Amino acid sequence: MGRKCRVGPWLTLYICRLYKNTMQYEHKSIEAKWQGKWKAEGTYRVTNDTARPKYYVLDMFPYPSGAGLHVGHPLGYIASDIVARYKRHSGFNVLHPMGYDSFGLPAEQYAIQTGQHPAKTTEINLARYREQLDRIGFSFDWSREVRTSDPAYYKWTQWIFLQLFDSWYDATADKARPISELIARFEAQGCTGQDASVLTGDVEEFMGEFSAEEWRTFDERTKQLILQHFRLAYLSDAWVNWCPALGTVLANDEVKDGVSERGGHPVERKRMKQWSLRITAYAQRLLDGLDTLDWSESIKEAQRNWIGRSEGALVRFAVKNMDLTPGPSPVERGGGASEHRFRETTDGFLWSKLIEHAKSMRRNPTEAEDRLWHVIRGTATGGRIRRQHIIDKFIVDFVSLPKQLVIEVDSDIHDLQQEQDAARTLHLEQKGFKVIRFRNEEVLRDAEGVRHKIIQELNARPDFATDDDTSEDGISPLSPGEVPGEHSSPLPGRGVGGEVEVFTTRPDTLFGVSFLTLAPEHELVPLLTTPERKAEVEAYVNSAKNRSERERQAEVDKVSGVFTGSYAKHPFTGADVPVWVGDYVLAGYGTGAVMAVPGGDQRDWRFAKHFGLPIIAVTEGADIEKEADERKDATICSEGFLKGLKVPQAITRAIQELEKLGAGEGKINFRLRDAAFGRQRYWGEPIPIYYKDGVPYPLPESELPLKLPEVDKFLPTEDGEPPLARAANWSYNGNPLETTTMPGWAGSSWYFLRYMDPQNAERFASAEALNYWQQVDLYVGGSEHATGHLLYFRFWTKFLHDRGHITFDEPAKKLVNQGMIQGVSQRVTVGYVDLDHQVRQQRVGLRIPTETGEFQLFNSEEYLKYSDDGTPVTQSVIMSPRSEILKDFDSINMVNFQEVNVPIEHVADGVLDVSGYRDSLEGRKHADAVFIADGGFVWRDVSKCLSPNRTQSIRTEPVVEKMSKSKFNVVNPDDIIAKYGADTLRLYEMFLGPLEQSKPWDTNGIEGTYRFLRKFWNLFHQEGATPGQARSDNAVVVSEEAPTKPELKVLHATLKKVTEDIEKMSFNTSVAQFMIAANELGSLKCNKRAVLEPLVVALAPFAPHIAEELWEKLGHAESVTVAPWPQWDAQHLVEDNFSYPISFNGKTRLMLEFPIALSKEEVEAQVLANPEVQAKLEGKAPKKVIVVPKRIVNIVV
RNA sequence: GCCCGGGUGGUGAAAUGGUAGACACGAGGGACUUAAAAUCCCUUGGUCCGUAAGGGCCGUGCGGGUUCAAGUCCCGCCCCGGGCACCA
Repeated sequence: MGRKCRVGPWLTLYICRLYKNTMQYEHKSIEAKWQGKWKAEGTYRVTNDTARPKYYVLDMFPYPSGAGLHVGHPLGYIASDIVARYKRHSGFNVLHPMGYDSFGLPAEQYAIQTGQHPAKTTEINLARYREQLDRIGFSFDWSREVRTSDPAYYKWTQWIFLQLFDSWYDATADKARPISELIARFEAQGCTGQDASVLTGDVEEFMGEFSAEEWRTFDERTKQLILQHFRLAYLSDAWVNWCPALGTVLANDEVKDGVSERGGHPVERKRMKQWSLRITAYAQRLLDGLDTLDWSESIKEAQRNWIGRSEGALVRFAVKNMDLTPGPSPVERGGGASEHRFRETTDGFLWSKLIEHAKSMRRNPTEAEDRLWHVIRGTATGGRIRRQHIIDKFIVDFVSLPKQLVIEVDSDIHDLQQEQDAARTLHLEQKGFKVIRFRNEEVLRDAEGVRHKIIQELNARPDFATDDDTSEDGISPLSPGEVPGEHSSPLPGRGVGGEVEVFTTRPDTLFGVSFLTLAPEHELVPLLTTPERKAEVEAYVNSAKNRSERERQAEVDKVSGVFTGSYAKHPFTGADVPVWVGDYVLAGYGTGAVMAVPGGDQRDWRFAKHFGLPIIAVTEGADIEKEADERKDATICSEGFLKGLKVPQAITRAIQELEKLGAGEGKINFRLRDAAFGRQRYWGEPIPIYYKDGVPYPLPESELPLKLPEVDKFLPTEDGEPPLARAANWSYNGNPLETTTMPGWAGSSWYFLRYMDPQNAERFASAEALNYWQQVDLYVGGSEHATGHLLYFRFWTKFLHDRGHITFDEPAKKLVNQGMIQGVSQRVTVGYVDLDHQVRQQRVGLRIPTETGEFQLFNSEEYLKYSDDGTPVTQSVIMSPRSEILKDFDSINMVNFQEVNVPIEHVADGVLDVSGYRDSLEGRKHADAVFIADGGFVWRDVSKCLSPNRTQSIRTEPVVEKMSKSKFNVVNPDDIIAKYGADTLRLYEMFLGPLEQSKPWDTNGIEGTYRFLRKFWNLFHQEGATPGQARSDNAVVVSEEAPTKPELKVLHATLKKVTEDIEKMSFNTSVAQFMIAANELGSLKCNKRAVLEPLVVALAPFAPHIAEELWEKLGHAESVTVAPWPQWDAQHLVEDNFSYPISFNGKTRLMLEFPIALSKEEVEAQVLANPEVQAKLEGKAPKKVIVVPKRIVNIVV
């Protein structure tokens, strides 16, 4: 390998001749060589070698876009690569994989536009991405690469989905359990008490109770529908964020300010049949788990905000509708006097609530209705009669659908509302129904007679439709289409009448309630509105609904609302509390209704002030005329049991009292909503579900993966079905398959597990691999995933843990967010100069006064364009820097000016290359523009500048913003690597500043790191006495001599700093330390192996190519990547003396050197004895002398 | 509005309460060279005094405070970036 030769009596050199005729540090050949070797030798192949301690370093899953990498993308990868390599040197078995989140919208959009299959586009993008990554020299084990769009991968994504479908959340055990255990429980004890109220995120559906006997009598379909309410993956009607432009549903975190995060398209709230994941079941655990994680505080805060836990109470206010309860109460159903009144609703979207109401009424029929039902049910009338059926927007008592005959039984209450009944009859008749009415007494007196009358009516009517609903007790819509698909399980629901439920965090302020406010979308709004207020309320609700989410957010300080005319009863005082509607109350949070306490809540206060509602003081010392008192340390002043209590105690007491009365209870509410899981899209994982009898069933595991079918177009079908509906035979055993696909975050919610055992065909990963690798030790990625990916990632991990598939319940112990590398855009101003009247008339050009006299701008016809009638037209111009030019030419009349970004390749040192930019505009707007520079102008080319004595360059204006193709400010790492090499790029990205911080990219600074690498290289190739000059033969020259004390000090100081800095992930300072070492060793002319060799190892994580090359040249056969990490030794850092800064009153005045061994007193004595110090003291005695050993001496005078 | 970050030379940035500006870019000057590249050396926060050697004062967003000593800790503001937002 090398030959030994004697150069001098005390110097032995190893001279290794490796390259002929190469000079200096040749990054190109070195990097190509080692990248090739690593690949050929599988240097970074990782085995599940359980004998060694493991370390798992993971980068956030990239989505490979067509635009390729820019210099900002690898920042985090470089940092994680340094840690991975460092840990490998330190004896760990390091897992550092990479793969792709390869399903996604952009490939699909491209497919829609071009017809190109997204798989193909994705393949091309991946290849490009891989090529770019390879050039940077990462230590990824590519044999473990995963792709979410690979069926071998998404098989397990689908499998996890089925696990979710097969699970329910046991609130008592606080974990997910198999659905079979729930079924067993229903069979044994039914569903009662706690089980009966299940919150399902956006759906917030109340489950009625049923006994074990009832459960056993339910048919299969009913059982399945009930189980939907408990599954962690469930199908239901939910409010979703529908984006018409993208044609799909978006998750909450994909919507920002009322528009889609990707593309900025408007988003509307819509009620849709939707697959959802019950992440809300995990809200508390997701919150608690944060405390155990070494993640940045900002990410943890963002997640805490997103989960949004608030403690408080649920309070029920009985509704007493004053208008509808005059005098003695008529026959009532359990729900209250106004129930019949509630039959009328104004809105189709209340459908599912109507069904619940219908079910409730059916369960609590009036005596008369019940009697009649017994005589007309089944085939007693010769055809099928349904009861409490929804028609359009009414619930009718009975109906025959084929005959379109409505039968109503009027209780006494109807006397009071004949007018409405008439309207209702008219409405139904317009729909083609005949309405017949019977009085309560008549039915009770002679049910048989009534039955005969009904049969007569039925026989007199023709057949209108076939009644194809076969379910015995089913409720089906007669006018379908408003809400697609199944609506609800046939279970008893919550009665809509009777009470308004509110959530409050301040039950202690209950005595200050002066009204209730409902969200405009609240289900009770139409029901509580009194006839005389109906028009007004409807108008308000409609306008509130029609205003977009965005508008509502924008008009936050506008108070609006309307009184319903109804009153509720205060649970403590029994006082009448008016019920209002206001859009400051959000339908989606809590119960969609608030108890308004103007004295204690500023929003309520503003509402009360605006509408002149009473403001009641709830706290001592509050100035309620000015504002609400929201202090949480106040004392309650309301008369009664809360008086004198501090807020926290009063809250506890109020909840106790509410519970005593049964008017409420303590409750914890979360802002977190269940996650929408279906996308009306092609390029995603198919959901492994088929439908039988309209009920979803899981595909058997043996059928996985359910592969994406081929389709003719990637668009929705003509009737709005998702693209998968285009596929031929999209069915399982003749049953239709689900047509929506999973969202982008599905595959990325568990990918870290697959890397542990990527080829496993039997399981998502073997138990051995999972047990060995466990959690990610270091996760590096952008903070933009704070509430999306990182929450789902944790959710799936917890779920898999609950179901016993993994032993840990958090995916990543430590998380580091790299900052964004921003681009520096270069801007110019483009627009038009409007030529004035004089110019048009006389064709003389535009005279412009400047500081040095008059300057003629368009002073020749050559520079003017003319319209058909021969007059000069408005001239297109490009000017920069705008402010300077405007100072010079204040008389220019400008129109339509705007700042635009110039592609950065046309800008050098802030000066625009006019010709180049001009050419790039060819055929586009402003292609024939006149360029105006500061102090003069340029026509087409600098050579034709008409004011040669003035500044001639177009200076662009730099702006720091996001690096993106559309902003023309992208710097491609390939270009940097071609010029400086990957090692330089790696070092420079690290050197730029702290990893977490965002910073603009400035290629200029890269020279410094490039220079450093050359200096470092030259330390091994020094040519005799010339410092910094490499030998022309490029042979390594290292001395075997023992290093000197200062050399050892440099070495060990560097090892110490670099080791500590990597542990802290402070890479910029470790690079600086390497630079210091290279500079100092250069000055010391040190080329000793004992010093340089450890430095090569220490540098290897940062600049692996050059390190490998030098390592090899130093005579090592094995890769530097397996060399043990060099340890620093404190003994070499010990100093004999310390140079003390001597300060007077904290201001340093001089330096004095003393031996470290000196005691405080000795130092003080010697300092005071110093003549310079004495001179400063001017004979005065110091008041005090502070000596901090090895730090400072401070003399107080 | 609330919650996180952050504000230091021309620029990117360093700095366990203890010499503010390490390291690097850029700029200026110099050496080597026919020249360029490369390399090396010097200067580079502001300002004032001095021919010079040298010295003084001011300086980490602003105003206070604690301390022998504050970029760092405390209080109150201002500005920038990010997150959340009529969340009851």
